[in-house]
Amino acid sequence: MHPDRLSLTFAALADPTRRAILVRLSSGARTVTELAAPHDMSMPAISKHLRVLERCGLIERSREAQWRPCRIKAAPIKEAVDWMEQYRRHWEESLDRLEEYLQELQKEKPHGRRKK
Amino acid sequence: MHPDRLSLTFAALADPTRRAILVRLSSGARTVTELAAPHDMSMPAISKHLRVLERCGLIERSREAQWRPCRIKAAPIKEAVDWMEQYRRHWEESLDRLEEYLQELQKEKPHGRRKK
DNA sequence: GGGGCGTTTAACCATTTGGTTAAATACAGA
DNA sequence: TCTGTATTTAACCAAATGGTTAAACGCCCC
Repeated sequence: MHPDRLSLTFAALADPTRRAILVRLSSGARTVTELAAPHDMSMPAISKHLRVLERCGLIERSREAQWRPCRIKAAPIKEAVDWMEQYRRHWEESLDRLEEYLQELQKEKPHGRRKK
Repeated sequence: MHPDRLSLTFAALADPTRRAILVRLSSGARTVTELAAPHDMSMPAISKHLRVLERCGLIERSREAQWRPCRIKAAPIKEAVDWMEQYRRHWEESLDRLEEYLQELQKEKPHGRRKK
């Protein structure tokens, strides 16, 4: 189970069908049938994907007669990008941290059965 | 099954334990034992998480004596951020696309059992 | 009020995921 | 070679995921 929204968002983005739906929605709101059309998949399957996207706040659904148009919401994406950018700089810096680390290990080794 | 790396990357990021590991690695390479320490979880569980991170290229492991130090790799993160940024602008713009869309639906409705 | 369209729910299924414990592997050092 | 430490593999399990088909629900329109 993923309790936090960040986990839910990344999980939602991990499926190509759901990403395709988001891309489609980036050009405006769409009905479920319209979203389903490009995918070789049953309607209930699409409905489930939409529920996953809704659960983490990536889309919102409203009612208009017999249609349930979906539109995208940017907030969770922003949170995800923010999380990544927060560490990205460190990650890109740490290209050669391995070498440093190996040297550290070497220094510790020279015979020390040291705890922890 | 997720064939593409983007899906694998998002799936890897969807777990809090794995994100914590990445954060830890952002300050430099670490051994498996060191990475496991903060988590109330068995060693094999950590080993599996590391395999998930390795599968999508978020980390690399090497050998140094009996240790298998891990270091982070930025490339998959960059791909993920790039994917999100590519559409982020559209998403943030489409705040009120719902209204437009409802008007479109209205225009189509006025009795047309139209096939599509 | 009945027919038909759009959408969701229910029930089911196979696979994947995230964890466990116990055993195996790899290596260092005495 | 034996012992201890670091790590992975194997086997297992419960729960979540991603799909299916069949039935139900909601709403327009005649």
